[in-house]
Amino acid sequence: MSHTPGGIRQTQKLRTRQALLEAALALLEHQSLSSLGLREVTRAAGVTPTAFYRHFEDTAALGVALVEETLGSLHGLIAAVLMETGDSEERLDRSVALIARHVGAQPAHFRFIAREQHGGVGPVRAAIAAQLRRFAEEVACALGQEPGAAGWSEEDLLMLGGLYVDHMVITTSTLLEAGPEGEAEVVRVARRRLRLVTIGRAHWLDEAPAQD
Amino acid sequence: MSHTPGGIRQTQKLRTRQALLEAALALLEHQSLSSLGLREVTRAAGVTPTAFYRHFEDTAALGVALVEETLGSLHGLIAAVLMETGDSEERLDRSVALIARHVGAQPAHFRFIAREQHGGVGPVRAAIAAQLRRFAEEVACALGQEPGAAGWSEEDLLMLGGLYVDHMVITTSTLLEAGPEGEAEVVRVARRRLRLVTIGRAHWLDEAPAQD
DNA sequence: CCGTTCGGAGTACGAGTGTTCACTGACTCG
DNA sequence: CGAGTCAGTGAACACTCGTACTCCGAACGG
Repeated sequence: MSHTPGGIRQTQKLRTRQALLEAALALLEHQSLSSLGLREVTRAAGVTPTAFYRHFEDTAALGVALVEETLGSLHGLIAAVLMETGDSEERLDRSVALIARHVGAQPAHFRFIAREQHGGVGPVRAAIAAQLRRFAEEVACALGQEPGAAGWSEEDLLMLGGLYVDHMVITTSTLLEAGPEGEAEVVRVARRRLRLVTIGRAHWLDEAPAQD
Repeated sequence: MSHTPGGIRQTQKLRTRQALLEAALALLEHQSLSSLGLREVTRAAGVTPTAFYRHFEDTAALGVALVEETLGSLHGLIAAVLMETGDSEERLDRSVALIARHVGAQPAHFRFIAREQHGGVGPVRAAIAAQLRRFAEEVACALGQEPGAAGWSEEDLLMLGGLYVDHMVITTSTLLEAGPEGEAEVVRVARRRLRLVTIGRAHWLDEAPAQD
């Protein structure tokens, strides 16, 4: 055991790999992945074009890595917030605040996600879609454990989870477009939208949803 | 009056312009605008690269033209559907069906919109955002004329209109990803989501929305 | 009818692209 | 210590790209 099998070698490799990811992320602020050049990235990262291949096969593969770096660390976070105690109004505010904080902390990452969610690079689209689906499932699971979810079908819970997730994505995207000065207004509207959904949720079973 | 002032000259110009737009749209099925080459488009359209400049300054300008071609003809359509008679359930179904039909009829156009809504080309993003804002206003206006909208503030109507529009965009994007065979399922979920929003709308004023 | 307009063709240029290849030299491990 | 691994180098390949020219010829307007 003891001294980790990887030594200076692996550390340096991870270091330049991270440099490539960061350089790419910076460049992606003003363009989309499908127009990102391999050379462009390596130039910004301070390595030669050939070195790129030691880490990624494509720029598409780099994109997938970026997706996982951004969204991978978020799992469970939103679900945790939803499961915290407090009335729905409080949980709602906390959710929106959580998003605003994360987007404000690492805007480039979320801009990338918003941009590539429907972008031109297939594998990246797929990776994002897979992560968002996981989020929807986690949110649905968290909602299902609430007392107010009695009588809800599995499918409807998933529908609701997807609804929340999609709104989070929209909100992040709107936040990015609005910039720091417009943040307050965006948060205000996002909170109202969520409130409306919450109200609909409370009366969902009353209105006898038709089964088709 | 009679024979339009524009003659064979203008007709041919419009013809190749349209050829450029169609060629670009076809190419954009599998990539995004920022990676679309000027030469690539002209090659597919069957003209020389230089001819491009007679019609568009940039590929960005071409993108803006595509936005207006796609979304410009849709104004009033959704609002008209919302104002038609029938209970909310019927109107809801008609709205979703309208979207599904349009997306099915010209998938490439809507794929383009979804892709470039947050894409890397600024002017195109702006053009799409402007059109979507118009849609939101139109929907808000239509909703405001319904009997159920009594007591709603201007701002809340706009919030609701934006909510509907955003859901339409999400639905189109999901439809495109699902393909023809998954269409029925997507429509089903979209309808449920709209139903939940509608329920929330019906109880909005009861729940005494806090003014912040 | 004849001079003008102008959409489009053709050519050429410099810059940037992805990818391959042989190579170097520092780290790794028996 | 010494052989081997391997992240990163540098040069070269065969492209594509956007743009600036000049030029052609059909449609136009007086």
